[in-house]
Amino acid sequence: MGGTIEGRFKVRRMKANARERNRMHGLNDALESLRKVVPCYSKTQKLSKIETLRLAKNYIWALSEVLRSGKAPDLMNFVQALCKGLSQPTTNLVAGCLQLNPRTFLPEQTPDLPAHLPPAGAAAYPGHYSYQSPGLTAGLPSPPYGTMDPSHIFHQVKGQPYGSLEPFFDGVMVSEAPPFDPPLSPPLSINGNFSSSFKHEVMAPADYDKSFAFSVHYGAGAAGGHNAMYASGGTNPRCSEMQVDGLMGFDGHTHHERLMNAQLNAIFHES
DNA sequence: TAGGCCATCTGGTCCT
DNA sequence: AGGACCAGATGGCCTA
Repeated sequence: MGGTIEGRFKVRRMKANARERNRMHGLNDALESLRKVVPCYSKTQKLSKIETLRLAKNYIWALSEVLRSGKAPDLMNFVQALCKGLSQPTTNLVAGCLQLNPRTFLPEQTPDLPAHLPPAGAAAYPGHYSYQSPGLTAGLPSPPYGTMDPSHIFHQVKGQPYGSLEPFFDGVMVSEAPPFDPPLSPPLSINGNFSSSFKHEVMAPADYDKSFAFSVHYGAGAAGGHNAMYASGGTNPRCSEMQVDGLMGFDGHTHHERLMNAQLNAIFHES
């Protein structure tokens, strides 16, 4: 009874396959949950599994470092920590989440700079222990993973007039970037208060090819902040929409969004 | 077309 | 014995 040995083996194998499928689906569901809570989440531009894990690790590390130091982080250092070891598209995605130009927080590679020098951001928090992404250590895959070489970060920029925008402070540029998908991930809240309704936006890497500049959506409350995103001026037409003092009031942002902008602003500028 | 990413199948190992 | 877990193999899809 029960059929032939071969038949029973087939049934057993099919059951095992089904279980394995379900198991992998569960694993993927968990990974999807993780995608939604790391800084960048876009329905259209999904992080790969490995990039999700890397970004999550960096995020945890960065938040831990904030807690450990008890200080508000510098935005650029924070983003650098987030992007360590990530591939170029993911780095661009993270930058897009923060409306940053990746070029502004990645190391410039000048001809004078020896290639073996540690990447900028390897000691994102001076005075603290320096962090090395696994991708930057031996035994792990080399590029595109595990390198922050700006040459590969930006090699997708195809002959755009990028340099002309760069003088717009040294941190953030504004842009006329196309609309993003509203991400569902929580904002980069480094004080432990996740603002679930905060709206930040993701630019698909494909869009970065068209324009490597990001609109500034985070508030401009603190005067005299060292971060470029809080100043106005520059050559970009969107600059005229920015306000140095008080909450930013452009693009029809809601009161709630402005409050959130102020919160983020406070996070990055309290000292 | 090559390379990256993914889902699925499969056999091995360990645990209950 | 059966299930969970793991890693290798394979083929499909997509993009540069």
